[in-house]
Amino acid sequence: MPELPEVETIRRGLASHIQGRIIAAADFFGDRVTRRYLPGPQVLADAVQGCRIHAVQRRGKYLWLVLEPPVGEEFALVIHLGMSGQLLIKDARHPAESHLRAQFDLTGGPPVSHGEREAPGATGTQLRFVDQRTFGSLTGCELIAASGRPDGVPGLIGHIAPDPWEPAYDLPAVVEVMRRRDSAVKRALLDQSLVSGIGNIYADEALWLARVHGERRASSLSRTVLARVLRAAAEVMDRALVAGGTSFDALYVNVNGASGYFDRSLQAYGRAGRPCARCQTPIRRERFTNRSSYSCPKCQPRPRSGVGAERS
DNA sequence: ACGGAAACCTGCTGGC
DNA sequence: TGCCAGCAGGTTTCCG
Repeated sequence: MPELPEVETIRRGLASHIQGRIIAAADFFGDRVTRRYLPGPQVLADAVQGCRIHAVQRRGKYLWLVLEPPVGEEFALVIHLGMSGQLLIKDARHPAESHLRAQFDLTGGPPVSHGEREAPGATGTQLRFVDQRTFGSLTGCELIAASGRPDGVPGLIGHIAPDPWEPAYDLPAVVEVMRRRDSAVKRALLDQSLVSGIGNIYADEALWLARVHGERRASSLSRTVLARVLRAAAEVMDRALVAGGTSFDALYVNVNGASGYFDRSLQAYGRAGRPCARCQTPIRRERFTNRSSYSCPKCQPRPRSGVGAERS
């Protein structure tokens, strides 16, 4: 799935295309995409219809549209891309994608491509949600107050911690929580309630940069080392954002269908058997909580194994 | 509070 | 050529 840099790339593209526009109509295909919205797809479609898109916001890997209804309070249309979700801006005449799960007809803005005008009777612009594996979801939610967030955050995002790009992100506080975690440091990095936005790719990249094996107990690492890991995560995600995110295939694309280029800059993730950029030792691949982890055997030695290892 | 596994899906790749 | 196992950027939930 898109991690923080990919989701932010999508957010920026979305904002430039749809902010200020009106949702004329919404269609959900099947009921799985709105499974987290208990009243069901029809109620959600009715709720968003006629709303103005006031802003496009993000925390970690969650995106939401701040919607202004003709009458009543602002609310959020919350979007999670799961493993394979895409948000695309398309002319309505463009044929439906094979895994199209939702579409929103937009009015009140510029046309999709330069030189085209929105003539009377012409089809307009659509925001489309395409999702092959259907782990992504769309849901409606009220906005609640949150520090550093003038528009608030969706209530159902309450358990998601600030990501490293938010003003409310407090690195020393995260370090203190991690120090008390008797779990693998990689698990802590992936815990969205501790710090959000980091997924499997950037966790491995951060650990490689910081020269720490992901199975080291967080509680066995010094404040200095934990801070180094967290700063490495922020740094590698900063650089990935500049490159437009990481694409391995057509599953991650921005709203214009373009890929990111950060895969060329990865130092560990997906590089099993290829030389470490620091010491030339071949990168190893290991299983970790039912997924793959990549690391340098020399720069990132495994913790001592055995009962009681790495415990204070 | 934490670890681990399973569940939720579709599609692609590599080995036999 | 076909079949099947394994794998993929994530989150939630349940069990111990």
